[in-house]
Amino acid sequence: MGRSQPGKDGNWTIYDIARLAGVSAKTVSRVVNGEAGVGPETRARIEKIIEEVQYQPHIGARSMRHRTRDCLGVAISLPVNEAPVNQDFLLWIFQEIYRLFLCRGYFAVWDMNPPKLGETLDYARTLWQQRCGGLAVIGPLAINDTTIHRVHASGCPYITLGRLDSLPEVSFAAVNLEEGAYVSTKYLLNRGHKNIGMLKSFRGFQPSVERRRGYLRALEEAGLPPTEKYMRPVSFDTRDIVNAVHRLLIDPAVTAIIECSGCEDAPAIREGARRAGRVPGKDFEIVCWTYTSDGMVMSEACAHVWLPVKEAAAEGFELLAQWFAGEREGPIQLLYRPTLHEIITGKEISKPLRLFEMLS
Amino acid sequence: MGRSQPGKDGNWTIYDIARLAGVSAKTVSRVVNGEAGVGPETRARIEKIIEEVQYQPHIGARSMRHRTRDCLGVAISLPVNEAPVNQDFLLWIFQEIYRLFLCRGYFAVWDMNPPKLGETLDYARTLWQQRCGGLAVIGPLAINDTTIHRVHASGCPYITLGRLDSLPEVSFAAVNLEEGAYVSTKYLLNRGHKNIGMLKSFRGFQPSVERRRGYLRALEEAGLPPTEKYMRPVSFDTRDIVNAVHRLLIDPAVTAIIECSGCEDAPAIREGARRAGRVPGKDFEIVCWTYTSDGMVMSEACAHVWLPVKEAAAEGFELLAQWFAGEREGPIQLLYRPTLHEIITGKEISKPLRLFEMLS
DNA sequence: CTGTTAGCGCGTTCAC
DNA sequence: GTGAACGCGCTAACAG
Repeated sequence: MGRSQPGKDGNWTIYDIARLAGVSAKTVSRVVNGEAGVGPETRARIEKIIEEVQYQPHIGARSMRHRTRDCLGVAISLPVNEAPVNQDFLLWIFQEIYRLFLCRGYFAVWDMNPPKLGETLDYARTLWQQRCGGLAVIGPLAINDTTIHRVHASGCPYITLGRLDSLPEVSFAAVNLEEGAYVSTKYLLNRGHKNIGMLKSFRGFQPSVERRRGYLRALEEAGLPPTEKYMRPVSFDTRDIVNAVHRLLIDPAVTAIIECSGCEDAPAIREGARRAGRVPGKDFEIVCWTYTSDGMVMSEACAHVWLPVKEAAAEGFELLAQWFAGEREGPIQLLYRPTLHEIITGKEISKPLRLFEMLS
Repeated sequence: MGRSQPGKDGNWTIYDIARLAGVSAKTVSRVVNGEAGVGPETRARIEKIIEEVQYQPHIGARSMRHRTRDCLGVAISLPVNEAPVNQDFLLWIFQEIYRLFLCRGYFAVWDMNPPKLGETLDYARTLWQQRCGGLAVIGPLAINDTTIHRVHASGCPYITLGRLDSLPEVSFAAVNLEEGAYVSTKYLLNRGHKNIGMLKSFRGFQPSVERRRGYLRALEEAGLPPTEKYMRPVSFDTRDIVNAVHRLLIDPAVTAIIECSGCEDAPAIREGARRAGRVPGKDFEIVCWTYTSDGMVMSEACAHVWLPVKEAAAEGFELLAQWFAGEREGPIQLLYRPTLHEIITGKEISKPLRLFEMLS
């Protein structure tokens, strides 16, 4: 051990190894990077020393010569306490990152607290600071997002979990929410409903735009006027959902609701209906969006629309891993389609906890 | 917008900003780092440009001048597919890291695939490579661990979730497992048992040593010979637990079992007992270790020993955050005590999934 | 208040 | 097959 002393901060440099081996730094560099041009016995001697002192190259110095390619950045596109990210989804993301990147010896840097920069958030600091050579962006993109434009322009491998109108070339793996809203609305129109309420969350974000678009398209096709007033913006707060449902159903004209808030909060819907004196499945009908293929958010719903968000993301991450490894090019453009099920077997799933709710 | 072009790789450097502002690089550096010595209007001008081009300093270049202090490394002390890390625990760890580090604007690099280096594993690559300025080590330490010695010697803030005989000064937040084994054994001795089985997992790791020590101490105090044969090493595999219980109980002399495998796998215990033709609570007695204060692993147990592992870790992470922020010194030495409960109310908890079991 | 110089640890270029 | 010199982007020490 310690055949000499490493640098003052306790870390060995390539020069320390070179000195110990009686060669130049460049030769050590060649060995470390598995390059040719080193005699076998010299190589063996150097490798032995590296092993002995457990030398590891300084990533900072390396990253000054070329972009780091062994670390993926994981970022969230908005502050977590505003994010519709639930515990299960985040753990699931972690699994995917683990399976596709960490397991393969890559590192992953997380940045979950993007600073506000004027109107938008800079969630790609890990990239700008060259901590990583690729980025996975979790969460919905803001309509006026500019960060993703810069990420895209950087040419590095990246993926988002949603499209963005202002950047059609964006790399994404997502579900067609416009179609989800369209089939939901059309289904209810076909059942004779004329005034259909919608719980529309993600205000200011792309998902909100897509829901609106699908809803209006279905109405238009049916020759009905666009009734924006039945699209109620909601937050992820339970009380907000209760109020929104209450307000919608207090209007006797409203005979159906599309629950696409992303909250999967059946009790809140029921409470809102109760306050309005309405009975789901009797007084009015509900179409519920769900994110698991075998789960049911609400047993009273007349139909469920399954959004294969995880399935899209899983394939997206897979492709990102390939892109990251240089086995394919980007961008990734993966659009899964939602499916409407009239009958769902299995038990009702309970409302997932959002990430910030875990915090004491 | 591009008032000039950034470097060829699309990233702005401090020199680009300096050129645009008509000042020297050092002045820009002062502004970026909030140092004094820059005139207010010069500072404003520079800040404006930085904002415009969204300049971010190159972390690699920075880390060559001084140790990175804005990123925590999170490492696992053994390959995840061998790790007794369950889903809930890992998500919980993530929460803590989120709450104490990510929320405060720090980054976190994960390394979950430490390479084997001879006998031991090098789980601190993120540290050696200067990706981070502190380390949280998840998982049990191997008896012959040398990596943690180097981490300790580096002087950086770090924490482990267990002690290590070979390094008494180690920074840790853990539960006294020796005491857990001692009180478990003593309790059963007091109830008249003479031959007490123990499911001892983590072979080759420190927790195993501590369990053994407490077990033997209790026997010794009671004037009984050390019966190592009743301490059965088990893995985290259900079949292994079943077999171990079976083998123990097939011996009629064995009238009690301490379930401290860490598996929380009641069905496996029951199956093992069934195969041996024994009935828990009737033929023999069980003391079960548990990791939640309000949960019960097995209703047939005559006592539960609660190991406040999370509670210890939570306080440990808190102190790590302080150490990381320079608000206190290390090492952290936090030893929580287990508690034996004869009566537990509440429902039985189900066996947690281990991390690798999530993977498809 | 501001600029110059040097050097952090590494990889690249080119010479030996 | 090997090494010397340079420069990556940044900051500490020192000038002015």
